[in-house]
Amino acid sequence: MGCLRWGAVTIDHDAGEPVWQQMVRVIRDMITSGEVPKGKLLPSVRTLAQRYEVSDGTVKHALAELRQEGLVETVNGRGVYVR
Amino acid sequence: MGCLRWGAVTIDHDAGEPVWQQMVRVIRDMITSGEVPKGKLLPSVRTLAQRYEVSDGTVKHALAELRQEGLVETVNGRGVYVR
DNA sequence: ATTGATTTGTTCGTATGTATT
DNA sequence: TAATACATACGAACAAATCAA
Repeated sequence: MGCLRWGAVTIDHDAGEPVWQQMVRVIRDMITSGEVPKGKLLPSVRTLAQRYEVSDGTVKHALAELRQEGLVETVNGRGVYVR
Repeated sequence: MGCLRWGAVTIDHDAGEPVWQQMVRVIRDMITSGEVPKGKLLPSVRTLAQRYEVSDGTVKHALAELRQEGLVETVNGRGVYVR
C-alpha cells in the first residue's frame, strides 16, 4: 500500500455527495493507506480545513462520524489519534 | 407554576400551525413554567432539535422570534440565556 | 507558578439548495 | 408564488485541556 500525498484527493463542493461525507472518506483513506499509522495523530482540524478548503465545522463533523465508528479517538488538547 | 417535564409538549408536524411557531410556544413554556429560570441557559439548539424531532433550522427560527421579542438573549459560543 | 500557543468540542447566526405545501 | 422545513455549509466565538517556555 502506497502513501497518499497531500492533495491527492480533493473535495468537490458541487458533487451531490455532502462535503462532510467526502471528508470522512478522505480521512479514512489517510488511515487505510498507512499515511497515518495506528496510534499516531491526525493533522489538526485547522490544518485539514485549510488543506482541503473546507470549514472548521465540516472537518469536525467528519471526525465526529469517524469517532462514533470507533476508527479514531480524541484527546482534548492533544488531537485525534488513529485506533 | 409547576415544572414542565421533557416531552410534556410534543410537536405535531401535521398540524396546520407551522412547526417553528409550535417551538416558540414550547420554549416560551419552558420559561414561564420556571423550568429555565431567568439568567439561565436554555438547552442547546441541537439538544432541542433532537428532543422535539425537528430540524436545527426550525429551532433557530423559533429562537430568533423569541430573541426579537426580547425574551431570550444570545451569547455566541455560549448559548441562549433567559432574560 | 504563569503565560501563551495549540487543540478539540460545543455553541450560535447566517446562508444556500432542495422539496413540499 | 410564497411560506415552510430540512440538510448542509461556513464563520465566529467560547471553554477546557495540553504542552512548552
